[in-house]
Amino acid sequence: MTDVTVHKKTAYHHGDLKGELIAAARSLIEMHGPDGFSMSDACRLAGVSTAAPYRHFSSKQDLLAAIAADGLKRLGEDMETLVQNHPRGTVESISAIGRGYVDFAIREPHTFRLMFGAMGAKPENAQMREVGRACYGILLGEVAKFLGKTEVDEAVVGRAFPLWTFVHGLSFLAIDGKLDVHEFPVDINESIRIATGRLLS
Amino acid sequence: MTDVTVHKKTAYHHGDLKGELIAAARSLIEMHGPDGFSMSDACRLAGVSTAAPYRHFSSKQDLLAAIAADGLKRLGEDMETLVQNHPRGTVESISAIGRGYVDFAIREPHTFRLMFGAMGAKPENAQMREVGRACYGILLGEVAKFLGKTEVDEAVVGRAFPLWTFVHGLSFLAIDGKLDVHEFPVDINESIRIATGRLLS
DNA sequence: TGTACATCAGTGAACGCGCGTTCACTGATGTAC
DNA sequence: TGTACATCAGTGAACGCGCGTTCACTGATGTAC
Repeated sequence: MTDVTVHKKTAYHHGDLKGELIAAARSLIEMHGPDGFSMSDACRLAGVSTAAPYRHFSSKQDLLAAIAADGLKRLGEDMETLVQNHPRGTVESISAIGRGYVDFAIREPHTFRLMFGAMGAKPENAQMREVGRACYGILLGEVAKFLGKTEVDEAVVGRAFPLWTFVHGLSFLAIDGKLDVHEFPVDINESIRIATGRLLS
Repeated sequence: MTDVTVHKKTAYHHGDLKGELIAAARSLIEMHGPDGFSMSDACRLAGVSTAAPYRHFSSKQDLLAAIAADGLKRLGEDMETLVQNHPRGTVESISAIGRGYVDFAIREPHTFRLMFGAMGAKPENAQMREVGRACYGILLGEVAKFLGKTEVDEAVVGRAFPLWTFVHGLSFLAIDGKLDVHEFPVDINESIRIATGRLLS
């Protein structure tokens, strides 16, 4: 959100206006929420005319979907990196994935909401689905290893899905400010560690 | 969503325009999503002029907050009823609360999102906070009974919060269509039952 | 019971605004020969 | 290497639209006496 470089208006043709518009729109969304963002705003921030985006995106919805897909891709990269920093197929590596997930949500709450259905009733597009499944695949693979399996079967999904469910819920509660609803506030790391252990047991 | 009675224009003064506007707006939100709803639409559906709502709500945001608070209140009522249909302080009663929670989300997905932070970056208001805490209180009380405690202490919160987290995540995944991402689809009831058992163990 | 009047809860017209998108255009780039 | 030309990726002005909200107003209701 903070690494958006304002476009240097040196050339008529941009190097990567598409990527720049995604970054600009993402930054605006994180600042003002998905509703406080307009096509015009993104153009202003990227330093192009209001018609320019339509060379790269068919509509505002299309740009939003691109932001969501981009977010899912980056989330997958985070998870991949984290997994490789731990012994594979262990409670530690699986907890690390979960922490990465929640960290992403906290770092980019509005993009996170966009990645998961906050785009109105619109169905996700093919690219979102694909890159989303890749994320889930990382968790599935790790749980399979934990269970000593070489492929993802029903037992693996049965263990992995509740873990996803848990960190998904924790992400939303965290970005919605529900971690300290009670006088005993919740510690994210501890919560993930304990729940991962119990749900895998 | 289906029980919205269109206003019978018999009297200049309504009996309960406030409630009727909430119902109308809720119905529109469930049909078109939180963004596909306008003040004008709600007025049209309720059969009043576009200025009428401002006798009861200070702004659109205010109406949205009222819808959210109303949803939280109804969720609390659902949970209260469910709890009383089971032996108190048991895995069954606690699972039932969870099922009620997810059922509500599936029945009114957009209202559910509104209840939990989909209103832009706006902080929840006092009424939402109060009625939201009442919901959580039902779960806390039930978990306290399960643990044989007479009051809610840190151990109770430590057990209850993960349960909330889980059903919260399951709710979002359900309304976002992630229950059958893999070839082994998720059974909601079974998922809640198993996870509740593991998280309480 | 009848009347005067304050208050409540609507009306309907109007407002300024910024939005998403389209249009005909033009400058920059890449390629064939 | 130079030139012709197709294509790409922008511009800038304009559009129609519906939005949230305000305004002066008026009809209905409740109450005091």
